[in-house]
Amino acid sequence: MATTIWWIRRDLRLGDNQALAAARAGGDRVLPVFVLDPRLLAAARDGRRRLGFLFAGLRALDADLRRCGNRLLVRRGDPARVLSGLVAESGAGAVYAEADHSPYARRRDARVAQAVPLTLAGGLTVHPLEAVRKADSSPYTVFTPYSRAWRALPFPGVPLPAPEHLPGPAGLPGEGLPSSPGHALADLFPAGEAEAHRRLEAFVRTAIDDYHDTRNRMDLAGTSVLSPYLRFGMISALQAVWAARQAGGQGAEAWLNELIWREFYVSILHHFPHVQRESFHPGLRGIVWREAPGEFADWTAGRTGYPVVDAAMRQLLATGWMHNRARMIAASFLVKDLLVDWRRGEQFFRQHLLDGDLAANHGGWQWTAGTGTDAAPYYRVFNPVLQGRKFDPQGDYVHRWVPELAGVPGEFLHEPWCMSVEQQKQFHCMIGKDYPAPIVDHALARRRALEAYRAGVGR
DNA sequence: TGAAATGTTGGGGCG
DNA sequence: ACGCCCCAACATTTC
Repeated sequence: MATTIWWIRRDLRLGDNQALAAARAGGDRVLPVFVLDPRLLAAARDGRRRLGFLFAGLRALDADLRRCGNRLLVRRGDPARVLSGLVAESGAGAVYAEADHSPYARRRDARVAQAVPLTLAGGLTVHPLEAVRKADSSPYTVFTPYSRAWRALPFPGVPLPAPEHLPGPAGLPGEGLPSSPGHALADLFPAGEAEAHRRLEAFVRTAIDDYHDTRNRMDLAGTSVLSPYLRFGMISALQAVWAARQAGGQGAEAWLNELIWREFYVSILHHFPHVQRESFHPGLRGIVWREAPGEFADWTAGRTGYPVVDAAMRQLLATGWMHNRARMIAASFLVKDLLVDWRRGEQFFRQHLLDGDLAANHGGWQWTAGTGTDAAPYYRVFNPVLQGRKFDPQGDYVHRWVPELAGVPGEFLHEPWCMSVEQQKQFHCMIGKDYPAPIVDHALARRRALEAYRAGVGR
């Protein structure tokens, strides 16, 4: 009777799990293990909310496993030591895990592979990273040709079904499942595979057809809000792509494109790990950023005086999630208007986002900062007023997150400082008292950013 | 997956 | 009737 170990990292699901499938093929008893790696726990001490979501996900996975006649074993410690100990205790012949491409994960897995027989399986992305590359086998650094090559690959097929029975070895001692100190959002983002599929189905049923037109509207529920679930593999990328393919149409194509962006950034971080520390383009490392401690604090707290930016940051603080358009607007404001190093914004986002992930977060921030692969050109500066008018036309998004502006009518909502003192009184919102005055003048800030970038590029 | 600056055009007010 | 100016409205270019 052979036992195999399924080492769970960011694939908290039973359905469409290639590592689990490989573990089942390798033995008739599967031991599901999650290792609480002190190095990751320490790094995540400021990302407590995401850690809480992960822990809630572990409890959900354990419940699912128990329905299959198994259970989740949690142990704390260095993964190589924990796993080699478990191999000895259980007599397991092999360890299977889903490949993870972040620099730390690769170092860790290389170490683990020296201690135990480790086999990595695909699944984090739809297509294996090595499958999407140029004719000369070098990686793509521009999204459009990458996505063309991605789409040209044969579809990998139907997502694997979840096992109904998953026999495990006789009980081994483990830790209790960790509780979720920071996960106060259990009702907003219930963790687990079942919830991920509920969301996917609801999105496909009600919003995917309009996605092409509504995905940028911050005031509408036009997006899938699946990112935290994809982040921890409570749903697989293939399951999402499969659903898009079944749905078909312009909206599904636009959503598929976003999923391809996700894989593009996984690939970029894999092939160019330096992007987690500095700009992709060496020529753009000379930009002189401002320290601006006070303005940075205003940005993090959502008191910049620009309603869309403040709504975005407050949504993040309140929910652990932010609409993608809002992410771009808030990021552009920090990097261009405040001229603060994108890495500080990236770190703040990653601390607070439930979906916070090295690859996607760095990709997005470097895109905004204009320093990345296939990035927005440096002179593209978002105007928060125009972005607000365009993507929150009735101001519902701002009203939801910035209650001080409740009485301010639509024409002033995205630029409340334009109200006369009379109007401020009339609408019960005194600028500088009830709601902050803008901490920078956008027109001036824009010119300052262009100058700093020109100097940094060395033109 | 921008926005501002600059250029062009054409209608209308007006001397 | 005509030229002149103003300035939307739109197009192009520049950052």
